[in-house]
Amino acid sequence: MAELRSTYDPASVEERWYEVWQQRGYFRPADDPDKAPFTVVLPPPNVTGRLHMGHALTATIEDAYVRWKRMSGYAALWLPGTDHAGIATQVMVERQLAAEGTSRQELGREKFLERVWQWKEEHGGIIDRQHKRLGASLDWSRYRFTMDPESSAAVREAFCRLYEEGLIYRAHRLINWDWKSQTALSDLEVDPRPVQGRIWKIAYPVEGSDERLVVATTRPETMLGDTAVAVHPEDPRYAHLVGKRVVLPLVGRKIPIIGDAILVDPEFGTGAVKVTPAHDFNDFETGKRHDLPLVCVIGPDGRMNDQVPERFRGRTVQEARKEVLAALEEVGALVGEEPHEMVVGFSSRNPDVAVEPLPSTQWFVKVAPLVEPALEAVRDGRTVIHPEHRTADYYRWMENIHDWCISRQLWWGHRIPAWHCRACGHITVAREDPSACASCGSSEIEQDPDVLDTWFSSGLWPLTTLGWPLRSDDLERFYPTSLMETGYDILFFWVARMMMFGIHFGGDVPFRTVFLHSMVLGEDGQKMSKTRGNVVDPVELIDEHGADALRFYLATMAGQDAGIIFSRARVEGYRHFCNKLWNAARFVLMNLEGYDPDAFAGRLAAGDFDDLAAADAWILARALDVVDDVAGHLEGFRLDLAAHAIYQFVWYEYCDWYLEAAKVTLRGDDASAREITQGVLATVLDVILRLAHPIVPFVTEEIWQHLPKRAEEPDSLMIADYPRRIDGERYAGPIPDGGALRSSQMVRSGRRAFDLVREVVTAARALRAEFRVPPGKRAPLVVRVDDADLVPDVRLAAPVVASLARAEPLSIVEAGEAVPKVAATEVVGGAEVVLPLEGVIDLDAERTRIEGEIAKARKQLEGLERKLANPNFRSKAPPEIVAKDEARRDELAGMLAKLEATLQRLADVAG
RNA sequence: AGGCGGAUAGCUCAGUGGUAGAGCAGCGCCCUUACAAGGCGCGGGUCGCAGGUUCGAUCCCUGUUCCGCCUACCA
Repeated sequence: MAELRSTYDPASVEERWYEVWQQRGYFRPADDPDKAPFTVVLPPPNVTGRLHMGHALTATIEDAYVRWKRMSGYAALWLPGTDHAGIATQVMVERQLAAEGTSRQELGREKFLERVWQWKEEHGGIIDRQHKRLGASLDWSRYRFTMDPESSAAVREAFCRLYEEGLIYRAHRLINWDWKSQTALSDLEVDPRPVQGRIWKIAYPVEGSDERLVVATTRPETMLGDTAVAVHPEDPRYAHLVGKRVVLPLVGRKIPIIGDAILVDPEFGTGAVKVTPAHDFNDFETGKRHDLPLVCVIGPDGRMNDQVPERFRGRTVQEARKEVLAALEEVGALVGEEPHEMVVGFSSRNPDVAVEPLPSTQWFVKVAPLVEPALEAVRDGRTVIHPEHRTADYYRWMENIHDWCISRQLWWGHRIPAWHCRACGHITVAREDPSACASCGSSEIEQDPDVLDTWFSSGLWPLTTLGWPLRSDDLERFYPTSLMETGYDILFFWVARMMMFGIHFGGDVPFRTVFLHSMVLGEDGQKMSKTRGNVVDPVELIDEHGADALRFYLATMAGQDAGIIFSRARVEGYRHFCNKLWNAARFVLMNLEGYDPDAFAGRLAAGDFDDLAAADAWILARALDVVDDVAGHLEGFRLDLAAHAIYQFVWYEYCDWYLEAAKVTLRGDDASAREITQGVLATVLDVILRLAHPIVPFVTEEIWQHLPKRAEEPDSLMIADYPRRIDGERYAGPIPDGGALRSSQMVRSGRRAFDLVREVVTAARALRAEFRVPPGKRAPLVVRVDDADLVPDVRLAAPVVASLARAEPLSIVEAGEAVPKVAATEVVGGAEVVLPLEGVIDLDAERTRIEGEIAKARKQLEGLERKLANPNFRSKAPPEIVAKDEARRDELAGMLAKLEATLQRLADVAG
């Protein structure tokens, strides 16, 4: 059809089709209650975030699966939404306020929150639009935001239930403190980074003796909060000191010397460690073991507090370190210093801020009772993780998980529904805001200022998006969901928490399958980061090459276990693929004049294959093979192999061979053959479009709309039948009777003949190229076919061979018939391809070439014969392998004989 | 330090206990009315290294080197 342009232009197609799909409601699950559900929840990105490669990979894989299932008869539901991203968003707004010369404290909580909502309105939703550009078939009518009323109600219900069950408690503990954001962080929000630091040795005088105990430390400023010094209990150097006390320099406090085998490694440093329970996690644990007091010397502002001598007060940690070292130097207590590589935790939200361990009162979730069922669900297979080896990571993480600190000292988030009573101290936790203390009835109550960790609401996401805690129809129908797909680096953030909450509140696992993909790295093989400048923007790639090209690329990377090193060249390659498909379709559509889809479909349905030419039989049978292959790959979560199979079939079989063969028939004068060719062209194209649609939805839909179809087909490829085996040898899609096709004698011999045709043509082309026959020039060709049974089929296909090999005249002869002597010859498995070159050929050169081929064949044959002569091989190798090698030997022997005969012919000419 | 993954053509990646593949890049020839974002042909790899199992190992096992990720960290 003339209206298809000669190059595929994604920009003119993509937006239009997305609009149509959405407007027709195809993103919503089918209402039909008999359809089995297939549910996927998109891991909610930050509401103000932008699409990066990881999101694009996630969305591509999920969309491919959702579209595949939707076309395969499921009620497919893919749920979108965004996350309020507590710290990240608050930091952005605070930055804006700072630029205006104000702060959230100045504004006050209420006004500040207004500003955050305003920010969210202005900057939110970009990522949703970007997902649309990718073609994501998300059900936007079920969109959810973690801070919307429904989600907030779910969060509140979950909090209250856990509190009532004793699974939420408050405790005074060491937490990771981000002094810049003024909030606690979970372990997962701390990025450990190696830092070149120093280790200092400080002498602590032992009380009542001249001895000095030398400790090693990387954080001298915390010595002001020391409450003990620890040595290994079995260290002979210090055994006599255990139980005595040292006098803390600069402070004068007398602190005990303790023996602790857990904390102290006698080999490291001096074998003596200062213990600062308020500022170090290991020391905190040590303090608990030895009942040591907590002396907190660093305040929430990251500065030294008034627990330290005047000289150090109000100083930042960095300043205090210098000052403490100077003071120690003055009193002669600093006795050593050396460089030391170490790891420091930084805030993932403020990458320049070193996280400070501080004692603080926080809210925690007691995870032990939640972990066990979550582990059990994976152990007994109710949830299956792909790739399988990631299961071990899950177990290890779940088995070592600590209680989860869920309070954040932020304003943007779900405020903790707990009210503190000023009169009696009781804490009232309630679903509805209370007006009085539940214990003493006092109205002097105040809501806890903290909000919940964003992951608390995200952990509930598979439930929240389906309407929980209400018993909604969606929850009934679509929970548990089918698939959770995300990067393996997020296994712990998402999967673990959703599993715990899903089972606890939903009564069943949140998802049946977890599929984890790898991480997309920059072209330099490093993690993408702004500072490295190796970030690739998926939207830019869509602008440049189209969404389908990007999707195809990402699909081929979905099976990667190691990091995915981004390759722009491959994205371009897949754009070329889209263009190839487009042009193949253009060719087909230009040649469908007079084509009757119903008539040809009827022929296929009736199993009437008698009039198929070899090429027709071959491509139809191959199409069915690919249908089976793709199904296997998709079921095994090998989207990459599915994509690869489709690519290979389209380019190297359908385009390179079938289309070229079809040209001969289409231009010929056999009307019935032309009709069949049209049918096969259109049918196989239809199969291809359906197979590829989940990966490249736009270009396939655009083409499909132009393809003449039977009246009963739906009005969009999105909801057309995916080609698949449905019942034994019956198939859904355009080729229903696969069994009949495969078992047809006509089809089987046609396939064999066309395989030989392809080999013959390739050999002829190679000969022509080698002997410099110009590509356009017609030259005579002789093909001598070994197997007499194949000769009739090959003769029928002669026009195809003639066309593809530019052979004129072409003669096809049987074994035993003479072939020209002054010629170049290529020997293939079942035939000799002879290119007569009277007056052109250099006989010596041809002789040398043939001798080379003989040597090669002989070498192979000898190797094979050696192998077959080995009695161990014959007795121990499987019979089918032996048989295969014997067949190969016979073939090689045949080829060798033909080559030798060829050489003889050349000798005859020369002689 | 532990766990996991990777190592295959110049680059990005498939693959298999039984004759090594694709895309891109390279070379040569072609604007043959679907496609120059194309066609045809060609070159290019002791499948990281060393052992072992096996009739046979790129594939399975052990060790080793390098790279990546995760977790935990010695003050």
